[in-house]
Amino acid sequence: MNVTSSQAQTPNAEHSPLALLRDLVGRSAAATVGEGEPPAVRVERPKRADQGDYATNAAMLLAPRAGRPPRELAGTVASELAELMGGDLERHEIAGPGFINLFLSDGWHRGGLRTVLAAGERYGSGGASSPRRVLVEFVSANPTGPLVAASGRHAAYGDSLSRILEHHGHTVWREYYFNDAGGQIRLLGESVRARACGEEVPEGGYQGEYVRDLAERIEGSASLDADELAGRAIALLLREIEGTLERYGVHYDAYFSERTLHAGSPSYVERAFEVVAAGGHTYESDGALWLRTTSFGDDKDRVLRRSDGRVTYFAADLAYLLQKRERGVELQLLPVGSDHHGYVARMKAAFAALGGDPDDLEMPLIQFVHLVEGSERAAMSKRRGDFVTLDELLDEVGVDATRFFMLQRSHDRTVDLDLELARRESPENPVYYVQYAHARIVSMLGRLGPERLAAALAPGADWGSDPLDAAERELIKALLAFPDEVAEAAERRAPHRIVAYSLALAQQFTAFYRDCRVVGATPAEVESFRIALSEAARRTIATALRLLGVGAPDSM
RNA sequence: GCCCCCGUAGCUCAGCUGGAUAGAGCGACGGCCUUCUAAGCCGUGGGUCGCAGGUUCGAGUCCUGCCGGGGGCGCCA
Repeated sequence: MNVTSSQAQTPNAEHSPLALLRDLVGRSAAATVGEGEPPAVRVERPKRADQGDYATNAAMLLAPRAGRPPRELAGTVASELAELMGGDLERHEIAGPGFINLFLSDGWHRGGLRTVLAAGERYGSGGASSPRRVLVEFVSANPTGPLVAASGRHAAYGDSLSRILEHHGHTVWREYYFNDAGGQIRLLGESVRARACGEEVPEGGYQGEYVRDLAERIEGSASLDADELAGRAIALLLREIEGTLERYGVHYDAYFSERTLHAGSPSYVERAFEVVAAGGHTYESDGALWLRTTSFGDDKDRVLRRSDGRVTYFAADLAYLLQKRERGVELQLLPVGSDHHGYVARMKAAFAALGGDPDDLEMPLIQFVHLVEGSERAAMSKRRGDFVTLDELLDEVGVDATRFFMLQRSHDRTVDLDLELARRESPENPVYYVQYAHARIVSMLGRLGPERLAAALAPGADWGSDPLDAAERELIKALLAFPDEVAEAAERRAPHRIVAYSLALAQQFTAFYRDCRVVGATPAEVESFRIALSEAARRTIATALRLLGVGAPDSM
């Protein structure tokens, strides 16, 4: 029974005071209307401080069901809740169309902080109601050149999403799939061979300077044939790509070779053909083998094997989908560039033809990053060779700022990255604001002895009972929002929400730091409480940054 | 022609799948360092949420149609 809400999944109530609160509101609402499922109430922060610590729409949701006006129901819900919460609920108001504004006690806030500290590293984790085995395949740029800057968005997105899903409670594999067979690879081999022999690259070939480098670095390149050169070039380029990604903080469980799908007898490609044929989803026409993807919503059928016997890339994609499913992957996430959106229907159809549920294959579309140099657009064509590589971008802007920038915007929006600005103003990037807050806390708490810190953080530490400062209450509420934010980011596949959260949390800490003296505060119980609050903020900032793959430095 | 994404402050963008008087950063203007890090803080100015309808107690959010920007539609990837 889902007693809580439509606000994503409910994180473990024991680690989330907010989830607990939602639970209580839901029960109060259910009690108000008698029998039936508790409604999926919302409990959220109102915009204005005088509207309470939290507000709920429970009564408005019940109104249609109960056939009574929301404000009337609100009174009953609120008194039910008051009974359940005792002194934690200081007072409540019924406002506007039927909101119940909740004013929570200082004791509730202090208890919330204890919960955060008790959860430790696990704070905000484990909210997935049904943990799944998830595979995220991302970047997967063909090793026909260095990674371009735009790949930095895919890499940051896929990696951060993986981290968030793991924190949320899923089991996650990260894979990079690369083509090392087929036409583009042959073309690469021919391009290298041409350069090795001092010739012009063939029509449509790869013209970048790196192709000459490859020709030089491969020993005896002039005397090797194109196939051999392609193989050597791919190995070199893949190693470089991996190096760039590692530098960027992106670690894969596997770099998956397309070629392995064609190997063995029967190969995965052949097995995949058998599976879809057994389902009656294939047919021969004009000498080619087709997959009837139109049965599953695609707008035309797709070729698996051409009339000349060669299989298509799509056939390999089909085989890879099968291979992943047979390994026990329950959810496949495949973020791709928005220019690949035409693939979504056929991939989902392929997955369905293999017997899968199309909902278990998701392909978030990632919009482009345009590199702008002042007012000019920097082009990024690999074949023409006039691109900015990810490595060059990292040299200019740095890993943390690049990741933060790439993740800051929702993935379905195009972004312009002004290199001039990034270079000049990188110290003013918001990422430093968040990191600065973290470093500041480390520095501040570093003034204390370890035993003082431990005493303040101890589960039974005396934090006194003085009225809390507004900034203290706000900071606690910012901390309590974290589990919901993780859940939201995970379920909407939206790492950018963690970026926004990290900024908001850093801002709340800074306001607290401005208003409340920590080290040396009197009496000692207040100092203890503020130490604990600062440490909880530090840990949560560090966790949020970790989910983004951004460092949390001790000093700046 | 069909399909996908977007249109919110001067600029770049959030807006928690329908809630109360729409927010942040940057830029502009004016202030703040003998006091736990000034990569910081405080204040001011800035909006017909592209346009027009619709759904309802309530729409930046959902539906329809336009307008504008970006991208995609092959036995290429």
